[in-house]
Amino acid sequence: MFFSKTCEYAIRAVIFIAQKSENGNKVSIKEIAAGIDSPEHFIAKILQDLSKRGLIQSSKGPNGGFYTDQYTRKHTLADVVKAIDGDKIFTGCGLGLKNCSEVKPCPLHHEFKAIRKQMYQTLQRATVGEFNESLNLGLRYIKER
Amino acid sequence: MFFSKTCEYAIRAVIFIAQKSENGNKVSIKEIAAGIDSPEHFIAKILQDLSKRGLIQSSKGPNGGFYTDQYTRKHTLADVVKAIDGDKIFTGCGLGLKNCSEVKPCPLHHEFKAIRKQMYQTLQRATVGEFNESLNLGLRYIKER
DNA sequence: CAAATAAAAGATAAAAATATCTTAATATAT
DNA sequence: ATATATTAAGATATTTTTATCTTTTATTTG
Repeated sequence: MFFSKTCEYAIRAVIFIAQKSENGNKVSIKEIAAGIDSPEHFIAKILQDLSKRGLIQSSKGPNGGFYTDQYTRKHTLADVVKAIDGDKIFTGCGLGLKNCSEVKPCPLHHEFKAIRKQMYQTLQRATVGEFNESLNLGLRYIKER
Repeated sequence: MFFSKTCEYAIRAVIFIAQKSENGNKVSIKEIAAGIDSPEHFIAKILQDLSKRGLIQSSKGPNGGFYTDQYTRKHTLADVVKAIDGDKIFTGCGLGLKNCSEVKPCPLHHEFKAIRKQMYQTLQRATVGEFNESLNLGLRYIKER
């Protein structure tokens, strides 16, 4: 809908990893897949990508896994979305016109500008780590069941 | 991004047809495809669907084509989006969680509720026929070049 | 150092979305 | 009536997205 499925998984994953690694622990792919209801092998690929881009951290071997530190937890959800889906959702035309612009606006240009702005602000203001407490308290959910 | 490509074409097409048939004319698939920069055979399929659903009208044979009357032009862009993409964009969870809700909200639930509302209002307030004049005047564009 | 554990990388598969091609049905005009 | 123009319908192809499977590499621990 707004995001690709890949991106939905990615957002849920980074938030989950931030929550579970707040205390210094690391989280395995299995735990992540179970924790956010995603296919295990698929989320593995996504995590690889996020890790390469520095949005999460990882270490191999026994007691390895994925984690975030105080710095990576400061990344915003907008960073995650840009990494996976690019910035179409923040800048693209709602009707898919490549050269839609202020001087050559599509019929919905101005309305969508406002929506995109709200989308950007929402995601830019949200950091990866800011949901830890509400998740811990059961005030927010990141999993189907 | 917000809509499937099919849906982007559909919105552009209905607006185009409304503009071109305001005077009682009919528009052929070829003209529509050229007028909105879409693949001809693909938009043909989409128009078939829109026509079956009563969002546009059509007639076969020489001098046939697609058109809207004063009533179909009153349909909203929300109607078009629902017909093609369903109502996910108006009701679905931003993170793809099926049972995200007020009582079991995802981390972005409240923010996305506002975005979805704005999206719905924008599209619900816009009728298919309301852009005719601004398109005629060259104040809005529906085509790449 | 060897064994075990975990992510990284690469290859393949399945499903969905997008695009194209062909034939049929219908309406119009001569 | 016949030829022509046009959409409708059905079948097929291509591309992209999503998902899975296998092998390699790195790390830790005994």
